[in-house]
Amino acid sequence: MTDDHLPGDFKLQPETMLCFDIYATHHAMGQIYQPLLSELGLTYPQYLVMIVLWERDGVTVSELGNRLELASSTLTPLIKRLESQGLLARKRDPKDERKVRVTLTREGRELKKRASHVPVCVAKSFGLTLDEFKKLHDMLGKLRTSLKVAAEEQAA
Amino acid sequence: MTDDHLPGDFKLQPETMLCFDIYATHHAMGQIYQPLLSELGLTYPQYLVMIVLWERDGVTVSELGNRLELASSTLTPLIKRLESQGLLARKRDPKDERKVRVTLTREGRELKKRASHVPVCVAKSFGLTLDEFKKLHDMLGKLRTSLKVAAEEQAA
DNA sequence: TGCGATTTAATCGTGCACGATATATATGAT
DNA sequence: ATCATATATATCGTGCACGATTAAATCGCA
Repeated sequence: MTDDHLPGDFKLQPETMLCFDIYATHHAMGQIYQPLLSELGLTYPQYLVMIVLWERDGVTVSELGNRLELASSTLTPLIKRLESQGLLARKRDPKDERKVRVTLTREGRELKKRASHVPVCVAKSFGLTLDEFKKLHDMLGKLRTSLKVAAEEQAA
Repeated sequence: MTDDHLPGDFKLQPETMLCFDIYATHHAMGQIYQPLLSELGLTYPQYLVMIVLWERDGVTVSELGNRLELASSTLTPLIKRLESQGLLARKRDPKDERKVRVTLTREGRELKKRASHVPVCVAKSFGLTLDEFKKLHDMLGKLRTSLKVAAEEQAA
């Protein structure tokens, strides 16, 4: 009765767990982003929302949710905080009053320039070659797809 | 003025960002663990603490913090919740009254058996071959090391 | 046309996670 | 022995993140 999903000599410890790699890398990433983004008055999830808006303004809350894989219970207060900072405006779509469209203010658009160094700084911190970067991106994409499929199956 | 850290055609969008891979994979992992662990009355960080204790009982809060890369401001309330569930006990080390040693109760030790299926279920959800698993583990370890070094340099 | 089902946001409660700070204990240099 | 320093844990405030629920608008179809 062999199991081809875990090494035969698998020891249950944080250091051997792939999920802990993800978990701890997520935290380490936060340590890199935090000082860069705090200069701009942003948190990392707020930065992600701004990135989406810089590329495509006027999206709805649910479009943001699909893009960032976040629920409205996370996004609504987050977007309100960005609104109170004057970076964006929220208004109901007149065509469909259920939807809330999020649009950048002038200040929000201008922040894009001030944030342009961030991706470069972060990429340098990775210490990966371009090949490693792409390989890791691919593997994590594949892993994420598998996890979502498995989550669907669990639900049924 | 080439930059060897980002692809030349890099577009700033969540889908192209390695940090977003980590971020979103972290969430997807949570979706897999949550139903498995809620049967045991645990959250994922609580599960990590239990894993450390199952392997080595009586560790201090700061040892847990080093192992899981978490601060006391996160661990103290988390451990107190586990204590109130009757899974562990907290007591000051008589040799050094600053330290708090965390020890399993009988109930905490017995939970280990009831949790033994979790790693297997999770590993299956990954949908990775053993080689991919190891490769990803290695690359994330390397990435994490780079990020920590970079965080050190930022501090200076 | 009208009414049940679906979609879209928002709200609420719980639990991480961090930075800044506080407090108590221990250590070390003089 | 004393006092500055370092260490270990705890506390506080802010902001994610999720599940469960609610409420309003829209859609679909009998």
